[in-house]
Amino acid sequence: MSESTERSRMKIEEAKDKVIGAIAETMDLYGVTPSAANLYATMYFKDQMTLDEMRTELDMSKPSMSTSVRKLQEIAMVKKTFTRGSRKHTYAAEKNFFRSFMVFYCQMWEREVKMNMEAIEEAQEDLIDVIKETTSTPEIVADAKKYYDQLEGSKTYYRWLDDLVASIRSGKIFEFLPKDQQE
Amino acid sequence: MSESTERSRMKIEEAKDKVIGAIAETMDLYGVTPSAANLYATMYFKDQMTLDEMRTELDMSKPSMSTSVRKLQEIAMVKKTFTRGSRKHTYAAEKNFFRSFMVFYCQMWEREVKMNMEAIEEAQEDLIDVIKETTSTPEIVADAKKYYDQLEGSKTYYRWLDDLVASIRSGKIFEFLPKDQQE
DNA sequence: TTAAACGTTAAATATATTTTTAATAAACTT
DNA sequence: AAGTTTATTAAAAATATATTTAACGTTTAA
Repeated sequence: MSESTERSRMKIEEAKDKVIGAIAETMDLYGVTPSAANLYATMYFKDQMTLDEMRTELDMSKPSMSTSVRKLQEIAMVKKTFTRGSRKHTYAAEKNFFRSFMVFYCQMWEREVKMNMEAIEEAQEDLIDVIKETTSTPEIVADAKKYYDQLEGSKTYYRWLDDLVASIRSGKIFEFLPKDQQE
Repeated sequence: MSESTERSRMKIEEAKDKVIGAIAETMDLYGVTPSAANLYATMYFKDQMTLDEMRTELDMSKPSMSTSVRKLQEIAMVKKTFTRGSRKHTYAAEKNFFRSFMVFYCQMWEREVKMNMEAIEEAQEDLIDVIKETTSTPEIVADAKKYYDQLEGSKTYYRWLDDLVASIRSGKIFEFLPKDQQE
């Protein structure tokens, strides 16, 4: 291999590494560990990888790769791929960022809406009990009402978040915000 | 204080605690520690609090409250409030979830776009150099082109994310997804 | 049916993060 | 200006998380 060929290969690697670094650095947003982030970013430039290739590339243990892959699978940033012939499992990074965005945020936001809405409903029932209770003092009733109204107001947000999820899932949001808008 | 008054007060506290628990539990999404999450959720039902009130309420040290408050201020979920007369600093939770949503996600997404776009631009320049290099073998050129195109494609996503941020910041998104839509 | 290859689980180690106690600095009162 | 209150920083301790080595179970090939 000639000098300049070698130099070109290195320059390509450098170019990839710049992007790998940036992706990995911003992936804390997705709640993954730095090594899972690194792994995803590395896989982003590969067709598919086995656990052994990952451990060689990142110089880490196989169980570590195994857990990172699983975490990435949970948020759908990595998918298992079928490779006939090979006994080794192969995995591929999800390269469509729109899909990653959709899966991750919809999953998280739905969880947030569900948990909080359920808690709010229960809390509001309790507060209504207190308000209806004939022996309650005016002070207590006023207090209960105050919190009831605060919670009622917050539901507007959770309903909106739910609508946002729906419009992302259905793709309707792209009618409002097209994917291919020009710079 | 009568028996039933006491019971009502407790029931109100219980109601609040249900919501506090739910909010705190889903706040890992915002990248804060469990205790910062707990603090925010507690403050959500208070007008304002001093560091000493926080430490009493959560039974933790004052420096711990201090750091949690700062973290929450960074993502605009807590604001310093001015209270004349008192030497103690007072803080209030941002109770408008729409505002919290906007500040947090826009901040994060903008960082993601900026970092990655910059890395992509640099990487693409490198790849163009390799492609133009007359001594490059066809294989190398093909490789460089492949990565160049992959990066070019990903820019569509980052531009979209930037548009999303802009439409949230400007409030235009609420024309598409109104806040007060009925269930 | 045995041995090798592969992935996962379990236990131990290492590392990072959170929390506290102690010390310092800043702001206010008298 | 001295003394007190308050918040922050620094160092230490405690806790939680990530990583590795070792062991296990399963599959496949010989």
